[in-house]
Amino acid sequence: MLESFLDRLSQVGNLDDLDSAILTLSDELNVEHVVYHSVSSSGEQYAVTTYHPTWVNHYLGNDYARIDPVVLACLRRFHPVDWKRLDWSGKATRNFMHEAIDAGVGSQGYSIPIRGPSGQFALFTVSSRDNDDQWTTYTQDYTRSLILASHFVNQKALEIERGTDQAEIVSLSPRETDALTLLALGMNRAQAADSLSISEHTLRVYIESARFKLAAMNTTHAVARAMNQGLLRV
Amino acid sequence: MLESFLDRLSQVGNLDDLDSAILTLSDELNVEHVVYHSVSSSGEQYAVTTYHPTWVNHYLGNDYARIDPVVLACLRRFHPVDWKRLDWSGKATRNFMHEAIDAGVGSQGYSIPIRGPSGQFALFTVSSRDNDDQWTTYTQDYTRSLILASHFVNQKALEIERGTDQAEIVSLSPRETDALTLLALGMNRAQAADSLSISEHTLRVYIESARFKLAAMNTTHAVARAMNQGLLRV
DNA sequence: ACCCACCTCACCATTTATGGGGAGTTGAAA
DNA sequence: TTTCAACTCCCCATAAATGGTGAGGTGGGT
Repeated sequence: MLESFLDRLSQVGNLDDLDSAILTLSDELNVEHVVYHSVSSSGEQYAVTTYHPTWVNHYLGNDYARIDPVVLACLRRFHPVDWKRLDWSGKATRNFMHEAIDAGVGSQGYSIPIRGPSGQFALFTVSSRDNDDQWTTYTQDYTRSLILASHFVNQKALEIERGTDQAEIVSLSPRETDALTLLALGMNRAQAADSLSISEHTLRVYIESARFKLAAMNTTHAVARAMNQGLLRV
Repeated sequence: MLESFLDRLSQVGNLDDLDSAILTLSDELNVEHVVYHSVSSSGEQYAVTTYHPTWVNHYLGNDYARIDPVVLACLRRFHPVDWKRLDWSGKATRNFMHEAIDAGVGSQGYSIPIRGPSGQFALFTVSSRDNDDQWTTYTQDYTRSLILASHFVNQKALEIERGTDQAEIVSLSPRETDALTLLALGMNRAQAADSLSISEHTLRVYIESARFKLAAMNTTHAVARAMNQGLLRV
Protein backbone atom coordinates (compact mmCIF):
# COMPACT_ATOMS: atom_id res chain seq x y z
CA MET A 1 0.00 0.00 0.00
CA LEU A 2 3.04 2.22 0.08
CA GLU A 3 3.99 1.68 -3.54
CA SER A 4 3.29 5.12 -4.86
CA PHE A 5 4.91 6.81 -1.90
CA LEU A 6 8.08 4.74 -2.17
CA ASP A 7 8.22 5.39 -5.88
CA ARG A 8 7.89 9.06 -5.26
CA LEU A 9 10.46 8.96 -2.48
CA SER A 10 13.03 7.44 -4.79
CA GLN A 11 12.74 10.50 -7.01
CA VAL A 12 13.34 12.90 -4.14
CA GLY A 13 16.53 14.92 -4.42
CA ASN A 14 16.25 17.73 -1.91
CA LEU A 15 14.46 18.70 1.26
CA ASP A 16 11.63 20.48 -0.50
CA ASP A 17 10.82 17.36 -2.48
CA LEU A 18 11.00 15.36 0.70
CA ASP A 19 8.62 17.74 2.43
CA SER A 20 5.98 17.36 -0.22
CA ALA A 21 6.49 13.62 -0.49
CA ILE A 22 5.95 13.21 3.22
CA LEU A 23 2.87 15.38 3.14
CA THR A 24 1.26 12.94 0.70
CA LEU A 25 1.63 10.24 3.32
CA SER A 26 -1.45 11.24 5.26
CA ASP A 27 -3.55 10.13 2.28
CA GLU A 28 -1.53 7.05 1.60
CA LEU A 29 -1.55 5.97 5.22
CA ASN A 30 -5.14 6.98 5.71
CA VAL A 31 -4.66 9.31 8.68
CA GLU A 32 -5.30 12.94 9.44
CA HIS A 33 -1.82 13.99 10.45
CA VAL A 34 1.74 12.94 9.75
CA VAL A 35 4.88 14.22 11.46
CA TYR A 36 8.49 13.46 10.78
CA HIS A 37 10.94 15.12 13.11
CA SER A 38 14.66 14.46 13.20
CA VAL A 39 17.33 15.77 15.55
CA SER A 40 20.96 15.16 14.73
CA SER A 41 23.71 15.00 17.28
CA SER A 42 24.89 18.42 16.22
CA GLY A 43 21.50 19.78 17.18
CA GLU A 44 20.19 20.41 13.68
CA GLN A 45 16.54 19.73 13.37
CA TYR A 46 14.38 18.91 10.41
CA ALA A 47 10.64 18.61 10.69
CA VAL A 48 7.73 18.10 8.35
CA THR A 49 4.21 18.07 9.63
CA THR A 50 0.61 18.51 8.64
CA TYR A 51 -0.10 20.24 11.95
CA HIS A 52 -1.07 23.87 11.98
CA PRO A 53 2.02 26.13 12.10
CA THR A 54 0.58 27.90 15.14
CA TRP A 55 0.73 24.69 17.13
CA VAL A 56 4.24 23.91 15.90
CA ASN A 57 5.50 27.31 17.01
CA HIS A 58 3.72 27.04 20.31
CA TYR A 59 5.26 23.60 20.85
CA LEU A 60 8.76 24.76 19.98
CA GLY A 61 8.46 28.03 21.87
CA ASN A 62 7.53 26.23 25.06
CA ASP A 63 10.12 23.52 24.54
CA TYR A 64 7.35 20.99 24.94
CA ALA A 65 9.62 18.18 23.75
CA ARG A 66 10.84 18.16 27.33
CA ILE A 67 7.51 17.19 28.82
CA ASP A 68 5.77 15.57 25.84
CA PRO A 69 5.12 12.00 27.03
CA VAL A 70 5.31 10.78 23.45
CA VAL A 71 8.83 12.09 23.02
CA LEU A 72 9.92 10.92 26.44
CA ALA A 73 8.54 7.44 25.85
CA CYS A 74 10.09 7.17 22.40
CA LEU A 75 13.49 8.14 23.77
CA ARG A 76 13.33 5.11 26.03
CA ARG A 77 11.73 2.59 23.76
CA PHE A 78 12.29 0.69 20.57
CA HIS A 79 8.66 -0.28 20.21
CA PRO A 80 6.31 2.08 18.47
CA VAL A 81 4.25 4.05 20.95
CA ASP A 82 0.48 4.18 20.99
CA TRP A 83 -0.38 7.47 22.66
CA LYS A 84 -3.29 6.13 24.62
CA ARG A 85 -1.08 3.72 26.51
CA LEU A 86 1.11 6.46 27.92
CA ASP A 87 0.88 8.08 31.31
CA TRP A 88 -0.94 11.38 30.91
CA SER A 89 -1.26 12.13 34.62
CA GLY A 90 0.55 15.09 36.05
CA LYS A 91 -0.53 18.68 35.87
CA ALA A 92 1.80 19.95 33.15
CA THR A 93 1.25 16.84 31.06
CA ARG A 94 -2.53 17.08 31.12
CA ASN A 95 -2.38 20.76 30.33
CA PHE A 96 -0.13 20.01 27.38
CA MET A 97 -2.52 17.32 26.15
CA HIS A 98 -5.50 19.66 26.22
CA GLU A 99 -3.61 22.32 24.34
CA ALA A 100 -2.61 19.77 21.75
CA ILE A 101 -6.12 18.49 21.21
CA ASP A 102 -7.45 22.04 21.00
CA ALA A 103 -4.84 22.71 18.33
CA GLY A 104 -6.29 19.91 16.23
CA VAL A 105 -3.60 17.33 16.89
CA GLY A 106 -6.00 14.44 17.28
CA SER A 107 -6.56 12.37 20.36
CA GLN A 108 -5.19 9.15 18.90
CA GLY A 109 -1.63 8.83 17.78
CA TYR A 110 1.08 6.33 16.98
CA SER A 111 4.76 7.27 17.06
CA ILE A 112 7.76 5.32 15.89
CA PRO A 113 11.20 6.13 17.29
CA ILE A 114 14.05 5.94 14.80
CA ARG A 115 17.73 6.03 15.64
CA GLY A 116 20.50 6.68 13.21
CA PRO A 117 24.27 6.88 13.38
CA SER A 118 25.99 9.67 15.28
CA GLY A 119 23.20 9.89 17.81
CA GLN A 120 20.59 10.93 15.30
CA PHE A 121 17.10 10.53 16.66
CA ALA A 122 13.85 10.92 14.80
CA LEU A 123 10.17 10.41 15.35
CA PHE A 124 7.60 9.37 12.80
CA THR A 125 4.09 10.01 13.98
CA VAL A 126 0.60 9.62 12.63
CA SER A 127 -2.45 10.91 14.44
CA SER A 128 -6.20 11.02 14.02
CA ARG A 129 -9.44 11.69 15.83
CA ASP A 130 -10.64 8.08 15.72
CA ASN A 131 -12.17 6.43 18.74
CA ASP A 132 -10.29 3.69 20.56
CA ASP A 133 -11.69 0.79 18.56
CA GLN A 134 -11.10 2.37 15.19
CA TRP A 135 -7.59 3.25 16.23
CA THR A 136 -6.78 -0.22 17.45
CA THR A 137 -7.89 -1.65 14.13
CA TYR A 138 -5.97 0.99 12.25
CA THR A 139 -2.69 0.40 14.05
CA GLN A 140 -3.00 -3.34 13.63
CA ASP A 141 -3.55 -2.99 9.91
CA TYR A 142 -0.92 -0.36 9.30
CA THR A 143 1.93 -1.16 11.66
CA ARG A 144 4.16 -2.63 8.97
CA SER A 145 3.51 0.16 6.55
CA LEU A 146 4.26 2.69 9.24
CA ILE A 147 7.52 0.99 10.10
CA LEU A 148 8.58 0.84 6.48
CA ALA A 149 7.53 4.43 5.87
CA SER A 150 9.47 5.64 8.89
CA HIS A 151 12.51 3.70 7.80
CA PHE A 152 12.58 4.98 4.25
CA VAL A 153 11.74 8.55 5.18
CA ASN A 154 14.58 8.62 7.66
CA GLN A 155 16.93 7.00 5.19
CA LYS A 156 16.14 9.63 2.60
CA ALA A 157 16.39 12.47 5.09
CA LEU A 158 19.86 11.34 6.18
CA GLU A 159 20.89 10.86 2.58
CA ILE A 160 19.93 14.42 1.69
CA GLU A 161 21.29 15.94 4.85
CA ARG A 162 24.82 14.85 4.18
CA GLY A 163 25.03 13.99 0.55
CA THR A 164 25.67 10.40 1.39
CA ASP A 165 24.42 8.60 4.43
CA GLN A 166 27.97 8.03 5.60
CA ALA A 167 28.84 9.72 8.86
CA GLU A 168 31.98 11.85 9.02
CA ILE A 169 34.92 9.55 8.94
CA VAL A 170 36.60 10.11 12.27
CA SER A 171 38.40 6.94 13.12
CA LEU A 172 40.09 6.27 16.40
CA SER A 173 43.00 3.91 16.81
CA PRO A 174 42.41 0.81 18.95
CA ARG A 175 44.25 2.31 21.89
CA GLU A 176 42.36 5.56 21.63
CA THR A 177 39.14 3.63 21.63
CA ASP A 178 40.31 1.63 24.65
CA ALA A 179 41.21 4.78 26.52
CA LEU A 180 37.94 6.57 25.88
CA THR A 181 35.96 3.44 26.61
CA LEU A 182 37.51 3.02 30.03
CA LEU A 183 37.02 6.68 30.84
CA ALA A 184 33.40 6.40 29.75
CA LEU A 185 33.08 3.54 32.22
CA GLY A 186 34.03 5.89 35.01
CA MET A 187 37.72 5.17 35.53
CA ASN A 188 40.19 7.93 36.13
CA ARG A 189 43.43 8.04 34.22
CA ALA A 190 45.36 6.04 36.77
CA GLN A 191 42.82 3.22 36.77
CA ALA A 192 42.48 3.21 33.02
CA ALA A 193 46.22 3.13 32.51
CA ASP A 194 46.48 0.31 35.00
CA SER A 195 43.71 -1.57 33.27
CA LEU A 196 45.49 -1.30 29.94
CA SER A 197 48.87 -2.06 31.53
CA ILE A 198 50.46 1.10 30.22
CA SER A 199 51.81 4.17 31.93
CA GLU A 200 49.51 7.02 32.76
CA HIS A 201 51.63 9.19 30.48
CA THR A 202 50.98 6.95 27.55
CA LEU A 203 47.31 6.92 28.30
CA ARG A 204 47.34 10.68 28.23
CA VAL A 205 48.77 10.65 24.75
CA TYR A 206 45.86 8.53 23.54
CA ILE A 207 43.31 10.71 25.23
CA GLU A 208 44.88 13.81 23.79
CA SER A 209 45.10 12.47 20.27
CA ALA A 210 41.52 11.25 20.48
CA ARG A 211 40.51 14.67 21.73
CA PHE A 212 42.27 16.21 18.79
CA LYS A 213 40.72 13.89 16.23
CA LEU A 214 37.29 14.48 17.63
CA ALA A 215 37.86 18.22 17.91
CA ALA A 216 36.87 17.98 21.54
CA MET A 217 37.52 20.59 24.21
CA ASN A 218 38.10 18.10 27.02
CA THR A 219 37.83 14.46 27.93
CA THR A 220 34.14 14.55 28.69
CA HIS A 221 33.49 16.16 25.34
CA ALA A 222 35.63 13.58 23.58
CA VAL A 223 33.79 10.72 25.20
CA ALA A 224 30.44 12.29 24.37
CA ARG A 225 31.37 12.78 20.74
CA ALA A 226 32.85 9.33 20.40
CA MET A 227 29.68 7.82 21.84
CA ASN A 228 27.49 9.87 19.58
CA GLN A 229 29.43 8.63 16.63
CA GLY A 230 29.13 5.05 17.68
CA LEU A 231 32.86 4.77 18.18
CA LEU A 232 32.67 3.21 21.63
CA ARG A 233 31.24 -0.13 22.64
CA VAL A 234 30.37 0.85 26.18
CA MET B 1 6.15 -13.39 2.70
CA LEU B 2 7.03 -13.10 6.34
CA GLU B 3 3.64 -14.12 7.60
CA SER B 4 4.55 -17.41 9.16
CA PHE B 5 7.67 -16.00 10.76
CA LEU B 6 5.85 -13.06 12.30
CA ASP B 7 3.15 -15.38 13.55
CA ARG B 8 5.73 -17.57 15.11
CA LEU B 9 7.57 -14.59 16.56
CA SER B 10 4.46 -13.42 18.34
CA GLN B 11 4.40 -16.74 20.23
CA VAL B 12 7.97 -16.37 21.39
CA GLY B 13 8.38 -16.04 25.13
CA ASN B 14 12.05 -16.63 25.86
CA LEU B 15 15.45 -16.56 24.25
CA ASP B 16 15.42 -20.21 23.27
CA ASP B 17 12.17 -19.74 21.36
CA LEU B 18 13.64 -16.67 19.75
CA ASP B 19 16.72 -18.60 18.72
CA SER B 20 14.76 -21.24 16.93
CA ALA B 21 12.37 -18.72 15.39
CA ILE B 22 15.27 -16.79 13.94
CA LEU B 23 16.85 -19.93 12.60
CA THR B 24 13.75 -20.58 10.51
CA LEU B 25 14.33 -17.25 8.79
CA SER B 26 16.92 -18.58 6.39
CA ASP B 27 14.19 -20.62 4.71
CA GLU B 28 11.61 -17.90 4.87
CA LEU B 29 13.99 -15.30 3.50
CA ASN B 30 15.48 -17.69 1.00
CA VAL B 31 19.13 -17.32 2.00
CA GLU B 32 21.86 -19.60 3.25
CA HIS B 33 22.74 -17.77 6.45
CA VAL B 34 21.07 -15.50 8.92
CA VAL B 35 22.71 -13.64 11.80
CA TYR B 36 21.20 -11.51 14.50
CA HIS B 37 23.68 -9.97 16.90
CA SER B 38 22.82 -7.43 19.58
CA VAL B 39 25.07 -5.55 21.96
CA SER B 40 23.51 -3.60 24.79
CA SER B 41 25.04 -0.60 26.43
CA SER B 42 25.95 -2.68 29.44
CA GLY B 43 28.00 -4.91 27.17
CA GLU B 44 25.71 -7.91 27.20
CA GLN B 45 25.62 -9.67 23.90
CA TYR B 46 23.07 -11.91 22.33
CA ALA B 47 23.67 -13.64 19.05
CA VAL B 48 21.92 -16.20 16.89
CA THR B 49 23.46 -17.46 13.71
CA THR B 50 23.43 -20.27 11.23
CA TYR B 51 27.20 -20.02 10.87
CA HIS B 52 29.39 -22.84 12.01
CA PRO B 53 30.29 -22.51 15.70
CA THR B 54 33.97 -22.82 14.80
CA TRP B 55 33.79 -19.63 12.81
CA VAL B 56 31.86 -17.84 15.51
CA ASN B 57 34.45 -18.71 18.12
CA HIS B 58 37.27 -17.77 15.82
CA TYR B 59 35.57 -14.44 15.14
CA LEU B 60 35.01 -13.70 18.80
CA GLY B 61 38.40 -14.93 19.89
CA ASN B 62 40.15 -12.61 17.48
CA ASP B 63 37.83 -9.71 18.29
CA TYR B 64 37.15 -9.42 14.57
CA ALA B 65 34.29 -7.00 15.20
CA ARG B 66 37.02 -4.41 15.44
CA ILE B 67 38.17 -4.82 11.87
CA ASP B 68 35.13 -6.36 10.21
CA PRO B 69 34.20 -3.82 7.50
CA VAL B 70 30.57 -4.85 7.77
CA VAL B 71 30.41 -3.96 11.44
CA LEU B 72 32.40 -0.78 10.97
CA ALA B 73 30.20 0.37 8.12
CA CYS B 74 26.99 -0.44 9.96
CA LEU B 75 28.14 1.57 12.96
CA ARG B 76 28.33 4.62 10.71
CA ARG B 77 25.30 4.12 8.51
CA PHE B 78 21.57 3.95 8.65
CA HIS B 79 21.24 2.31 5.26
CA PRO B 80 21.50 -1.42 4.99
CA VAL B 81 24.93 -2.49 3.83
CA ASP B 82 25.61 -4.64 0.80
CA TRP B 83 28.91 -6.32 1.51
CA LYS B 84 30.21 -6.05 -2.00
CA ARG B 85 30.10 -2.27 -1.89
CA LEU B 86 32.45 -2.05 1.07
CA ASP B 87 36.14 -1.39 1.04
CA TRP B 88 37.93 -4.70 1.39
CA SER B 89 41.43 -3.39 0.79
CA GLY B 90 43.98 -3.52 3.54
CA LYS B 91 45.97 -6.51 4.62
CA ALA B 92 44.09 -7.46 7.75
CA THR B 93 40.75 -6.91 6.07
CA ARG B 94 41.50 -9.12 3.09
CA ASN B 95 42.88 -11.80 5.34
CA PHE B 96 39.69 -11.66 7.41
CA MET B 97 37.57 -11.92 4.28
CA HIS B 98 39.36 -15.03 3.08
CA GLU B 99 39.03 -16.67 6.44
CA ALA B 100 35.33 -15.87 6.46
CA ILE B 101 34.71 -17.30 3.02
CA ASP B 102 36.70 -20.41 3.86
CA ALA B 103 34.50 -20.82 6.93
CA GLY B 104 31.43 -20.95 4.70
CA VAL B 105 30.13 -17.47 5.39
CA GLY B 106 29.22 -16.76 1.79
CA SER B 107 30.67 -14.10 -0.44
CA GLN B 108 27.49 -12.07 -0.75
CA GLY B 109 25.84 -10.48 2.25
CA TYR B 110 23.42 -7.81 3.30
CA SER B 111 23.47 -6.31 6.79
CA ILE B 112 20.98 -4.03 8.46
CA PRO B 113 22.07 -1.88 11.39
CA ILE B 114 19.51 -1.48 14.17
CA ARG B 115 19.71 0.97 17.03
CA GLY B 116 17.66 0.80 20.17
CA PRO B 117 17.35 2.86 23.32
CA SER B 118 20.19 3.07 25.81
CA GLY B 119 22.80 2.70 23.15
CA GLN B 120 21.71 -0.76 22.08
CA PHE B 121 23.13 -1.73 18.72
CA ALA B 122 22.30 -4.77 16.68
CA LEU B 123 23.01 -6.21 13.27
CA PHE B 124 20.73 -8.33 11.18
CA THR B 125 22.57 -10.09 8.39
CA VAL B 126 21.74 -12.49 5.60
CA SER B 127 24.41 -14.04 3.41
CA SER B 128 24.68 -16.43 0.49
CA ARG B 129 26.99 -17.69 -2.20
CA ASP B 130 25.09 -16.11 -5.09
CA ASN B 131 26.87 -14.28 -7.87
CA ASP B 132 26.57 -10.52 -8.17
CA ASP B 133 23.52 -10.51 -10.43
CA GLN B 134 21.57 -13.00 -8.39
CA TRP B 135 22.38 -11.05 -5.28
CA THR B 136 21.32 -7.74 -6.73
CA THR B 137 17.99 -9.23 -7.69
CA TYR B 138 17.63 -10.84 -4.30
CA THR B 139 18.29 -7.68 -2.33
CA GLN B 140 15.89 -5.69 -4.48
CA ASP B 141 13.13 -8.20 -3.95
CA TYR B 142 13.71 -8.75 -0.27
CA THR B 143 14.78 -5.38 1.14
CA ARG B 144 11.44 -4.63 2.73
CA SER B 145 11.10 -8.06 4.23
CA LEU B 146 14.59 -7.82 5.61
CA ILE B 147 13.87 -4.46 7.19
CA LEU B 148 10.68 -5.71 8.76
CA ALA B 149 12.31 -8.90 9.94
CA SER B 150 15.18 -6.98 11.53
CA HIS B 151 12.75 -4.63 13.22
CA PHE B 152 10.56 -7.31 14.72
CA VAL B 153 13.42 -9.54 15.74
CA ASN B 154 15.06 -6.70 17.57
CA GLN B 155 11.78 -5.66 19.14
CA LYS B 156 11.23 -9.14 20.48
CA ALA B 157 14.81 -9.47 21.70
CA LEU B 158 14.53 -6.23 23.66
CA GLU B 159 11.17 -7.28 25.01
CA ILE B 160 12.57 -10.51 26.36
CA GLU B 161 15.71 -8.89 27.67
CA ARG B 162 13.73 -6.24 29.48
CA GLY B 163 11.43 -8.82 31.00
CA THR B 164 14.36 -10.56 32.59
CA ASP B 165 16.14 -7.57 34.04
CA GLN B 166 14.16 -4.76 35.58
CA ALA B 167 15.23 -1.67 33.71
CA GLU B 168 16.04 0.91 36.32
CA ILE B 169 14.30 4.13 35.44
CA VAL B 170 16.72 6.94 36.23
CA SER B 171 15.20 10.32 35.60
CA LEU B 172 17.14 13.54 35.72
CA SER B 173 15.66 16.89 36.61
CA PRO B 174 15.61 19.57 33.88
CA ARG B 175 18.55 21.38 35.41
CA GLU B 176 20.54 18.20 35.77
CA THR B 177 19.88 17.46 32.14
CA ASP B 178 20.92 20.98 31.20
CA ALA B 179 24.12 20.67 33.15
CA LEU B 180 25.16 17.32 31.69
CA THR B 181 24.17 18.42 28.21
CA LEU B 182 26.41 21.47 28.31
CA LEU B 183 29.27 19.45 29.73
CA ALA B 184 28.78 16.89 26.97
CA LEU B 185 29.09 19.75 24.50
CA GLY B 186 32.54 20.46 25.80
CA MET B 187 31.98 23.31 28.21
CA ASN B 188 33.74 23.46 31.54
CA ARG B 189 31.81 24.28 34.67
CA ALA B 190 32.37 28.02 34.43
CA GLN B 191 31.09 28.17 30.88
CA ALA B 192 28.15 25.91 31.56
CA ALA B 193 27.15 27.90 34.63
CA ASP B 194 27.41 31.08 32.65
CA SER B 195 25.36 29.62 29.85
CA LEU B 196 22.61 28.68 32.30
CA SER B 197 22.92 31.99 34.14
CA ILE B 198 23.50 30.35 37.48
CA SER B 199 26.48 30.26 39.79
CA GLU B 200 29.15 27.68 39.32
CA HIS B 201 28.34 26.40 42.80
CA THR B 202 24.78 25.72 41.81
CA LEU B 203 25.88 23.99 38.69
CA ARG B 204 28.05 21.74 40.82
CA VAL B 205 25.06 20.70 42.84
CA TYR B 206 23.30 19.57 39.68
CA ILE B 207 26.29 17.69 38.41
CA GLU B 208 26.74 16.00 41.74
CA SER B 209 23.12 14.98 42.09
CA ALA B 210 23.11 13.70 38.53
CA ARG B 211 26.26 11.77 39.28
CA PHE B 212 24.58 10.30 42.31
CA LYS B 213 21.40 9.35 40.46
CA LEU B 214 23.37 7.75 37.68
CA ALA B 215 25.70 6.01 40.11
CA ALA B 216 28.59 7.57 38.25
CA MET B 217 32.14 7.88 39.48
CA ASN B 218 32.83 11.23 37.86
CA THR B 219 31.43 13.72 35.40
CA THR B 220 32.63 11.91 32.31
CA HIS B 221 31.01 8.73 33.55
CA ALA B 222 27.77 10.55 34.32
CA VAL B 223 27.64 12.05 30.84
CA ALA B 224 28.39 8.69 29.27
CA ARG B 225 25.67 6.95 31.23
CA ALA B 226 23.14 9.67 30.59
CA MET B 227 23.86 9.50 26.88
CA ASN B 228 23.60 5.74 26.86
CA GLN B 229 20.23 5.99 28.48
CA GLY B 230 19.00 8.53 25.99
CA LEU B 231 18.69 11.18 28.67
CA LEU B 232 20.53 13.89 26.76
CA ARG B 233 19.67 15.62 23.52
CA VAL B 234 23.21 16.47 22.48
C1' DA C 1 62.81 2.66 0.77
C1' DC C 2 60.49 5.99 2.94
C1' DC C 3 56.71 8.02 5.26
C1' DC C 4 53.26 8.11 8.48
C1' DA C 5 50.22 6.43 11.87
C1' DC C 6 50.53 4.02 15.92
C1' DC C 7 52.42 2.62 20.47
C1' DT C 8 55.28 3.62 24.32
C1' DC C 9 57.54 6.55 28.07
C1' DA C 10 58.87 11.29 30.94
C1' DC C 11 58.73 16.23 33.52
C1' DC C 12 56.81 20.78 35.02
C1' DA C 13 53.42 24.33 35.92
C1' DT C 14 48.71 25.55 35.88
C1' DT C 15 43.88 25.05 35.60
C1' DT C 16 39.80 22.40 36.87
C1' DA C 17 37.21 19.15 39.23
C1' DT C 18 35.92 16.89 43.44
C1' DG C 19 34.80 15.98 48.48
C1' DG C 20 32.89 17.71 52.56
C1' DG C 21 30.78 20.88 54.98
C1' DG C 22 25.81 24.28 55.13
C1' DA C 23 21.22 27.02 54.15
C1' DG C 24 17.06 29.13 52.31
C1' DT C 25 12.89 29.28 48.75
C1' DT C 26 9.43 27.39 45.81
C1' DG C 27 5.93 24.45 43.97
C1' DA C 28 3.64 20.23 43.22
C1' DA C 29 2.03 15.82 44.90
C1' DA C 30 0.01 12.82 48.59
C1' DT D 1 -1.07 20.51 55.18
C1' DT D 2 2.77 18.55 55.25
C1' DT D 3 6.35 16.61 52.85
C1' DC D 4 9.71 16.17 49.37
C1' DA D 5 12.17 17.12 45.24
C1' DA D 6 14.05 20.74 42.78
C1' DC D 7 16.44 25.18 42.53
C1' DT D 8 19.51 28.54 44.23
C1' DC D 9 23.79 30.24 46.78
C1' DC D 10 28.59 29.91 49.66
C1' DC D 11 33.83 28.36 51.54
C1' DC D 12 38.00 25.46 51.97
C1' DA D 13 41.32 21.90 50.93
C1' DT D 14 42.81 18.29 48.07
C1' DA D 15 42.81 15.35 44.01
C1' DA D 16 42.82 15.14 39.14
C1' DA D 17 43.20 16.73 34.48
C1' DT D 18 45.38 19.67 31.07
C1' DG D 19 48.97 22.30 28.27
C1' DG D 20 53.47 22.44 26.62
C1' DT D 21 57.60 19.94 24.95
C1' DG D 22 60.10 16.10 24.64
C1' DA D 23 61.94 11.16 22.59
C1' DG D 24 62.29 6.47 20.56
C1' DG D 25 60.55 1.88 18.35
C1' DT D 26 57.30 -0.73 15.12
C1' DG D 27 54.69 -1.99 11.07
C1' DG D 28 51.96 -1.34 6.97
C1' DG D 29 51.13 1.15 2.61
C1' DT D 30 52.82 3.74 -1.73
